[in-house]
Amino acid sequence: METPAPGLMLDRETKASERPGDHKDELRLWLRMLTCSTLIETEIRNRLREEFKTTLPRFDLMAQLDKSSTGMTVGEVSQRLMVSNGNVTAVVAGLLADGLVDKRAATQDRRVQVLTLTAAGRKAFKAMAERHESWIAELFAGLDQPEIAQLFRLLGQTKTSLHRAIAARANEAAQGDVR
Amino acid sequence: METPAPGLMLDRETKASERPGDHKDELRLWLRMLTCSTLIETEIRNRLREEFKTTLPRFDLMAQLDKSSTGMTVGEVSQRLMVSNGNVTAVVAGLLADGLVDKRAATQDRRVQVLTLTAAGRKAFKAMAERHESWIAELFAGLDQPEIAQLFRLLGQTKTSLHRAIAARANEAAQGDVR
DNA sequence: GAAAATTATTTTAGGCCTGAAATAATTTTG
DNA sequence: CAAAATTATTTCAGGCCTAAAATAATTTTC
Repeated sequence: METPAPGLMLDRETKASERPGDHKDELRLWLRMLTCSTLIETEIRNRLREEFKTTLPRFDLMAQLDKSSTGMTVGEVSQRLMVSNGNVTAVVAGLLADGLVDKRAATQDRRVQVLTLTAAGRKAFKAMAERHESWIAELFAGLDQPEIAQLFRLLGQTKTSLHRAIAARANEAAQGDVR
Repeated sequence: METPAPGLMLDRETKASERPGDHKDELRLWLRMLTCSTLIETEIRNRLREEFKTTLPRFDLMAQLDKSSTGMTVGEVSQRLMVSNGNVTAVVAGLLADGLVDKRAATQDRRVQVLTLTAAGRKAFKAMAERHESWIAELFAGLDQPEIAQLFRLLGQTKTSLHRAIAARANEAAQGDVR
């Protein structure tokens, strides 16, 4: 793998593999992805506050419970939402106070707290979810169906790449602990 | 635009345009993008904490200041980072306490606070930025160069779409205020 | 079967973040 | 030029979020 002198390098030869240590493309990609996510999140937060006087963490938590008919434990919810257990406990406290969620210890294993939406919670979520879906569609209106499919596919590959890299790092750390 | 009876609909005819009110594809796209962003953010936060005992908001703020030789105002930083002014004030307070950032009122307009990295701040940032870039490259290692370029392009279109939809909404609200 | 280890959740201390109100400085306007 | 409006920043109250420690219940192990 040779690195030609800068002056002689043709544009189409300027590949990452030929510029050891340079990863500006990946960095720009990440910053652009972060911009998109932040724009969407901020807009959805604003609309949830304006139209429903609620917050995104509450909406996200209710969305998880809505998908499960039998209820979910605190741990399951925290895994799905990729937040800490303590955070779930805190957000649930607010939803309990508003009567939107029910929490009860499981009968077999009393360590486990099972969370379910109340009737009021299901009703409130249904109304929000419908609006939420249309907001998202509005935000992505500038992409046609093939572009959406292609972006979805590339983000799928990204997700796989991330899981692999993160797991590799975790393994290294675990090895380090033993030595 | 007709909607065929469900039983007769061929798979390749199941387009969003033929299912009025259905925007599940956009929703799935958004959730996948959010998963990717969250995975990257969480991993970068962990590594910044472990290797540099610092946080992502501090790193991001220092990155903005590092790009500007003449310094930036609180308002400029808050716009670039897409966070509130008050948040910049608070994060800067920590960086000031650590001697990484300098803050002084502009001579002409004493409302304006100009922020710059100190020598120690520039040095600390340089070390972190180098590691940060390689972490990002590691995380995206599963994508080849054309995939990165294509994803970058599609996210560019997404960004445009988002700006347009958000501006449209803001205009509606402004119209509503006048009436 | 009791001590030890594991598992699920909550609590705690502390940082991030926001919108709205307050403060302070500048610019505009009558 | 002084009052009013605007602009930049800070303060404040409150919610989100985390890691680490504490608590509580269950399972494993000897």
